[in-house]
Amino acid sequence: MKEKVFEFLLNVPKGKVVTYGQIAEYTGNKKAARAVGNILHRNPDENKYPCYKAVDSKGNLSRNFAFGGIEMQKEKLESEGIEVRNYKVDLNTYKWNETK
DNA sequence: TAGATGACTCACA
DNA sequence: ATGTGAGCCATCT
Repeated sequence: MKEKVFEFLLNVPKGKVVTYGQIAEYTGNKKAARAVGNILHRNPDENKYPCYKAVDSKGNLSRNFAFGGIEMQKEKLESEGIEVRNYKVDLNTYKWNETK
């Protein structure tokens, strides 16, 4: 299951973000978003998996980011070319559709 | 091994 | 808008 999360994460193109629910849905359990968040929180390979691309349903950045705080996540997202407004991203624009 | 917690999300009052 | 309850999975204690 975690492997699916990581795979999904690696599949996320640069400049795009995904929601926990979306990842959970991909892994097979839409309601397992909690587990997804937990997996990313205890992210085994921070430098390998773009965990900062994971945002909540509202496009809000992670509530308790693991490294340096959400500010760092914001910076990273901006580095990807994503416009971050007050620790929030426009899902309508940046949320990635795997089928797309 | 079992119980509790958490980067979540949705629904209802 | 704010608060509570339910549902899943991985990790912690």
